Amino acid sequence: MDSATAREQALDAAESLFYGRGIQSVGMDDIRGASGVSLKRLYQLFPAKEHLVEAYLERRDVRWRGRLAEYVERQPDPERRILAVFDWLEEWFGEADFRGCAWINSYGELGARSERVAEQVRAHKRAFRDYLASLVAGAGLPDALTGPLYLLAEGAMVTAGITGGTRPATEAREAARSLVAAR
Amino acid sequence: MDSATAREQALDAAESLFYGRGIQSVGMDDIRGASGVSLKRLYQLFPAKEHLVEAYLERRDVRWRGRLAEYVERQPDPERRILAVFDWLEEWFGEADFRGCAWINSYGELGARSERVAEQVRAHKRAFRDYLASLVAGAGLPDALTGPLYLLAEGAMVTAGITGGTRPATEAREAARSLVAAR
DNA sequence: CATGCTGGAGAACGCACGTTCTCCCCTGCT
DNA sequence: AGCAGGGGAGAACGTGCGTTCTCCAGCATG
Repeated sequence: MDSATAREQALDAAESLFYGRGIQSVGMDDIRGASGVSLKRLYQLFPAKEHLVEAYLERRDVRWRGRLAEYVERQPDPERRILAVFDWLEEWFGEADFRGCAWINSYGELGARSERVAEQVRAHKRAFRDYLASLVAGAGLPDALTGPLYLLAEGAMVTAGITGGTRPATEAREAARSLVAAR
Repeated sequence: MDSATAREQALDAAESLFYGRGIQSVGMDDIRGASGVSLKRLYQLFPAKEHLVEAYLERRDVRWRGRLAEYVERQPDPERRILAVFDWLEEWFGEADFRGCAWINSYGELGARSERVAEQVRAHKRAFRDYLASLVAGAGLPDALTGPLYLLAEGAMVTAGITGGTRPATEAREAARSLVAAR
């Protein structure tokens, strides 16, 4: 097995375990068991657990925002694109392994201890907010709409993580529709 | 020192340490050092760390909702009471030791591992949402407003926790005002 | 004074886990 | 065949920490 695929398998295992059970309750030995990559190799690829955590968050960030953008951009009407964000949230919340926002959870777990993780979370949230801002601008709507829409989306994510279910997404979409309609 | 004050001092130390640094990174020995309550006594009062964590969350829940209600009820106009919730959030976010919502953070840290903690978080959020619902009803507004207001508040809490600052509260208040105005 | 109880200080224990080390097999080269 | 090197399995090591235990000082009681 070459390095590149070992790295991918390690990250696959890390993502499913870290996201599903939390970071601190997953040991490097669990990663080895789930990935089939030996400890020796794991430590060659990631010199410490924290590096693996960062690589996990980074790869998930790219994929998460990619999936969102891909979904949203199937919608040609620029104003409806904004609401499509909430449709996508609803789909996400409904996935069987959904367990909340990985960054919010990681921040609760490690934000106070690891400045690197805290900064990755801030960067992810900044990127998401900027993306919303670009959709608002693309629809010709006032920039002041971005903040409220962002807060609705964050509230939906944290609530869906805690209580489960897709209802937070539909509530957020209706509120977003109302805000957009009110200009 | 009698049991009751030892218990209070232990909980004071637990609250400031757990909230400020996260639960898992605070050891029982740190609690002892900060509270002056010996390990032996700590374990008499709380048979395991998890009990202390639960007592911390429970006492904080009572106090947090008490402070909120006290602030809100100073406002006589029932519609303005709803906005007062966001004013109070702004004050809270501005406190020097503010580090996000204790329950959201605890959920990220322990939600996947401790069903007791997860249930306490859900109960706290349910109580907060029910309180918002009572304000909405008290103002004679449609119940459908509760969900969006709740999501705005949650989004503001999580965002203020991650990025710091009071701006999420003002953004949420403006959005709330707009939703209330639109009926 | 002797005796027994309470509670504090902190050592000790056990375990989990991040990280490193040892041993050995396998493979490819000469 | 002989051998060097990479990689796997898993033991070993060090540390942190939850929990318990030991020891002793202080104090109330006969």
